[in-house]
Parts: sequence; C-alpha cells; structure tokens
Amino acid sequence: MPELPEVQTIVSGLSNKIIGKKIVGIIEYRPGTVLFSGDLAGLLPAEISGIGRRGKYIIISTAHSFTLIIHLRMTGRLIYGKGENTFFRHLRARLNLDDGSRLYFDDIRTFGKIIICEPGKQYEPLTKLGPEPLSEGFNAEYLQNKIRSRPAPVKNIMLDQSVVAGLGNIYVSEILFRSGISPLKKASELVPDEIDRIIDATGKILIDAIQHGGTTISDYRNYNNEKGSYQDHLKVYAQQKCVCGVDITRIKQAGRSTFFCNHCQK
DNA sequence: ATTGCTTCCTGAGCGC
DNA sequence: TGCGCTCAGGAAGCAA
Repeated sequence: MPELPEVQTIVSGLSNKIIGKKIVGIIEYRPGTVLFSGDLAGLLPAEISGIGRRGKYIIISTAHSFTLIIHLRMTGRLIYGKGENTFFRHLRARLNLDDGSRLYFDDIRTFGKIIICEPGKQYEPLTKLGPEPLSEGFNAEYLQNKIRSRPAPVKNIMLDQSVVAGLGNIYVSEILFRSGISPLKKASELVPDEIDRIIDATGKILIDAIQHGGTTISDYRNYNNEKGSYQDHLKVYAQQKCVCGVDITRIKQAGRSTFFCNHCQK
C-alpha cells in the first residue's frame, strides 16, 4: 500500500529520469485506468516540466499543457525502464517518452488511476486534502482545532485525507504506537500533550520511512522495481509481539486492520 | 457535518 | 491436487 513515504520515494527517484523528456504516447491497456475526456493526440507531445507529490497523489506536470495525476491505491506501481511489456504481469497503462524510455503503470487490483487534467483545470479531490504531514501547516494548533468536534476514534480521523494528507493504515498504526496513544481513543478527547506527541511521531516516522525507501509488505516497489526496507522497522503493523513483550492486539476499525499494544498505548 | 457501509479487484492463504 | 471460501484495503458514493 503506497502511502506518503512510498509515493515520495517514487517521485524522488523518477525526477532525474523523466524531467525534460517529452511524453509522446499514453497507452491504456485496461479500460478505466486512464481518465480523460478529450482529444489526447492534440496534447502530445508534451515536455515534462516537473514531478511532485500531494498526499498520496503523484503529480507530473508538463510545460504549458496538461497535468498527469496518478494514484497507486493499494497495488499500483510506477516503474521506469525500456523493457518489454511482458515483463509486467498486470500492466494497465504505459507512457512513452521521446528517448524510447517508458513509464509502466502496473496494478494487480486495478484500483489505481491516471487522471489527465487539462490545462487550466484542477482535479477536485486534490483541493479537499488536508495539510502535508511534513509541512509547517500540520501543527498542534491546526490538529487541535480540526479534531475538536470529531468523536470518532483517533485512528479513523488520522486516515481521513482531509485532516492530514498522505497517511494510510500502516503509518497511522505506527504513529499511534510511537505516540503511546490507543487507536480507540476518541479524537475529540485528546489532550494537548497527546496532540504534540502525534505531531512529533508523525514527522519522525515518515522521515525515517522515507530514508528506508518506504515499506514493502507485499506489493510496493519503487520506480526501479525495488522493495523498500522500512518493513524491518515496523513496531506494531503486522507484528506479533511488542518490544515490551506483550502480544500485539489486532482489531478492525473503519473496515481496516489496526495493530496496537494495549500495554504501551493508552 | 459527520460517520459508516458498500463497491471496485486479484492473489494469497487456508481448510477439506 | 484443487476447489471454494475469506481476507487485504484507498477513496468515492451514498445513506443515515
């Protein structure tokens, strides 16, 4: 499941591979993968002017033309190379670049999407995202105000992309463990010290995870088809025992697995 | 306004 | 060996 650290790893790796090259073709192998209603041929070729990230979205901009917005959802991969399509078992789309290289969009479960956003238009979901968790905007005052009237469990609230953008199931579990806060605790009942701990743990865990190239539980790969290594540093997600010796508890929240230590998290 | 349920989809793992 | 079942989950869409 690519979350912020995984998406950031892909974006950072791709930037010096694709910027300045021209997109000469966009091929869709599975209908519904590339979302666009217009004349694509009229927009190509288009020179890639930048690649960035907002939440879990990859944003590829072109000079004076359209923007590609890519979401990998759970099993999507965006891999750079020059090989044959047959190398990929679940190829859904491909971008052809002018030097013969390609960006392959491989996705087992097909939930991932590539949205072509025409010049001058904005992609609505991006406007609804909360602040970046590694930005100044994600601070104690912001979070306190945002969750004051939210009685839902803090785990659910942290997964809400309009509260903070880019966190998913793995990192929210890890952040709450590092914060020493139970995922079942009502967000509206968090005291200032707990808010501070969440902000602090969020930054430290995300930066650590980025430095390890993200987490590969099963499907995640970077732009070069390599796994991350942060899975070796997870404290609760998919773990059996806490460092304190107590068995990790596994429950369901908002339809997803939550892992926590009921001794270390209160 | 907020929350929760359903939907999309394939592969892995399990019991028999 | 192979079948059928369950599970994994991000976010949109909808209902309450």
